[in-house]
Amino acid sequence: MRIGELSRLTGVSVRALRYYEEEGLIRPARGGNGYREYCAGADEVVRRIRGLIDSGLPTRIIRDILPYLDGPADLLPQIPCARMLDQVAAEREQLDRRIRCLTRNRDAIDAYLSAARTAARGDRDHDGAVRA
Amino acid sequence: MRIGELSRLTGVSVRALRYYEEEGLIRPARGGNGYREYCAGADEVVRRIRGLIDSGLPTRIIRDILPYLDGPADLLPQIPCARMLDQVAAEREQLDRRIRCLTRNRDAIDAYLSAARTAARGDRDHDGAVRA
DNA sequence: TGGAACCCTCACGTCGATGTGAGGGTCGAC
DNA sequence: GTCGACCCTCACATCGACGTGAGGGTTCCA
Repeated sequence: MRIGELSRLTGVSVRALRYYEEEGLIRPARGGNGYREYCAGADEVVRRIRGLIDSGLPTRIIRDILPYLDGPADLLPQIPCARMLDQVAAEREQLDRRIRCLTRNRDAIDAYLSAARTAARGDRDHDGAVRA
Repeated sequence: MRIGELSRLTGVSVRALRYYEEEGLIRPARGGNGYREYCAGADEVVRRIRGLIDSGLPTRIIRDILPYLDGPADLLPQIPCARMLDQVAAEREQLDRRIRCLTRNRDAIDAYLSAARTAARGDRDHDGAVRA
């Protein structure tokens, strides 16, 4: 698959895809004409990258953890050095902190929304003019 | 409390605190000398802002949702307009998507870490030289 | 054979979130 | 009264993640 199709599949701009390659996140093959050639399944990787970037992770960190996210099948070829495992574990903790932070805030919004909707129902019972 | 103390309390730079004010996230009072005066509890708000920024939310969104995150006590004075509720609900959904994305990736890292540690134990049993 | 739709590599522009000075007022202790 | 530790407001610099051309090759179809 070429870059345009991948871009349409994922909704990620061509420029961004080239940037991800520059940053070492994806390594498409090259045809004889110099065109990038992406393998099937690249779209899932790109979506994963987008999610992580949207969640505030810099490309450097994503590059570091991306190899360990695929399947448990092909991770053992990488010899696990203890220092690197520590680093991955630290990045795991950072992810966890972000999850907890976002979860707290989502729950707070949920509480607000339910309270506000209850209040809206109350208002409607009073004067019937909430949707202004 | 003045800006320096708040900065030390939160670990957020003075410059960043001024920027958050510029963006309408916090509104400290001013003393007669022009110094910013933060009320007690500002540190918690600042930590919350940092967490959200670290999680990839732009200040504009944070400004929008911040009023609804405090307590259920003081949210009802804000008359809930239906369009605004929809917008808050949409932002809630975006938070939720990020949480799911980060959770998936954290779990994948967990799986990798446990597999890698098992492999490391296996290696140690074999040749006793993992910590190179 | 030509033109539309792709693709390529520079390379500069932009935007959000900060860093980093310049130039200057304020305040407490000595 | 002056010195160090604060604080203030511009205002330009930086850095990451792209946007946006310029200038040019490739492919495919009529």
